[in-house]
Amino acid sequence: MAKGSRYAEIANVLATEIADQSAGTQIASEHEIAARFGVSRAAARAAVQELEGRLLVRRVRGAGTFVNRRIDYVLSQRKAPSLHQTVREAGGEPRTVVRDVRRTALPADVAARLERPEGSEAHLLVRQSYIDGMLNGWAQEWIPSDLLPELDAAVHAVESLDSILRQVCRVDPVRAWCRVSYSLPGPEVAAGLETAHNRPVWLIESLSRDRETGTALMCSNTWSRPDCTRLIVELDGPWK
Amino acid sequence: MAKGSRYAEIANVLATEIADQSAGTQIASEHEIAARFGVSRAAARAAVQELEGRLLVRRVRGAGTFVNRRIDYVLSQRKAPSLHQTVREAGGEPRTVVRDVRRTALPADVAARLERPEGSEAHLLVRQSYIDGMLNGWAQEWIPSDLLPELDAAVHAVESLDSILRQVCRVDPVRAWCRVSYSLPGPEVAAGLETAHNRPVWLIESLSRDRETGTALMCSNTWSRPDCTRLIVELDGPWK
DNA sequence: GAGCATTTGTCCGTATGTATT
DNA sequence: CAATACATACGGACAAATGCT
Repeated sequence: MAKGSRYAEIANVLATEIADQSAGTQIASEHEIAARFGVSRAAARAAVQELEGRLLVRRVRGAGTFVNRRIDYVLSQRKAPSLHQTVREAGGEPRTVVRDVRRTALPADVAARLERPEGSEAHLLVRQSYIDGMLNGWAQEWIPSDLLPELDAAVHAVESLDSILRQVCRVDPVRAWCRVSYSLPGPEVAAGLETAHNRPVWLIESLSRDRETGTALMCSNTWSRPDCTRLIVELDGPWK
Repeated sequence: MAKGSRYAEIANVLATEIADQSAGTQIASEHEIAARFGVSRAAARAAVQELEGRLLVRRVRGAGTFVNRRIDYVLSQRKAPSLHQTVREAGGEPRTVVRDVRRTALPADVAARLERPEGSEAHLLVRQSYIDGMLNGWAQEWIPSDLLPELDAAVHAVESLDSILRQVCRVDPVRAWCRVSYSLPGPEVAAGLETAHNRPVWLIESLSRDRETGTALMCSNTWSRPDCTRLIVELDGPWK
């Protein structure tokens, strides 16, 4: 495993030590690790970088390196829990901040999913989600304007657009389609996720329809950092 | 984007150049990059490592750094194409090598999925899959022995256990369940995938049943390298 | 707000090891 | 065997962000 590579050896030692520590705990600095194992700072640094690659730690310049824990987020058709609920059940503290609310023309792909003409008007909600104070996700949500002419400031208080749709539009939104992929974010998304390095992130695209009429109601793109959540997707048969 | 960081700047330059080159092309060595941009080899190396992190290149010690391309592998309930087919459609050359065939006792989780008693006997097939000669995946497949008493050497010739089940057992296997996750492989799997660094990989767990009777027929765990395939999972409604 | 120590981020130059060709 | 190329390592330096005084 760690054949001839001192830094990998050190990384393994640190990894087992980290396993017993709780999330958020600060680990030894690179200087301390270097001194402890009798190596240069470069080697110690390589070991910590290895741990970062394994998503075991999170590094903050000027502050230190901290133990990281991911929470499992299971997407399945049998149950579609909100991320808020999942985080709370895992003992974490979820928070959502609305970054922007505006009216825009629907981009082509989103318009197609919402079965609206391309360029037709919609409300766009941009939100960031946090888990235990750490940035986790960045989401865009669209609702066609013909469904909901006005979108007041109350959106800042609600957890998702779901409640707005239920209360104001009197519809019963259910998730109708969902696509999960893992790839590099564009510049805007990378900025929203504060991923300094261009690392791959999760992308969950989803569509909600009205349970009764089948009308496409809402569409969302959610990017989330893989060092925060461990995404698991379950598919049930039968296959066609 | 590349503010203050020379290596990131270099990485971006190289990334755009790479975009125009075909898969497998060898890029400049670290020495050449260092000379070209007037930086030390460490900085050049950091740039190439950045590209590796973006899955844009693949590095081989002693040989060089080569342009990498991923193929999209879409998992959905509407269509469940084999990886072989997907690769060929993308213009790649798929290959599968049987690494091991043996009888074993079913592990607890697999036994539960196959609806067999824990520890009951099964055939275990271990295979590696390649795309254009590069190692892509490592798979374990189980068939309960009560379904198929004998498993002859013919398995080396077939593409999957699917054909064996159809021809020998006279059943009609359809995928009944599937779970996709992304996490660190265990030591055995890491060795099978030749992932020197402990990097996360895809894990696809799946179960096949007989179309008619619903009997659980086959169970598989497939790990695959994220630098080879870009996995996309589609979920269709309705949600419960 | 200013100053300071700590910590990670980046970079230099050099050297040696190891796998491939 | 030799040349090439990546892997690891050393020690030093400065920059940038953080947290505390």
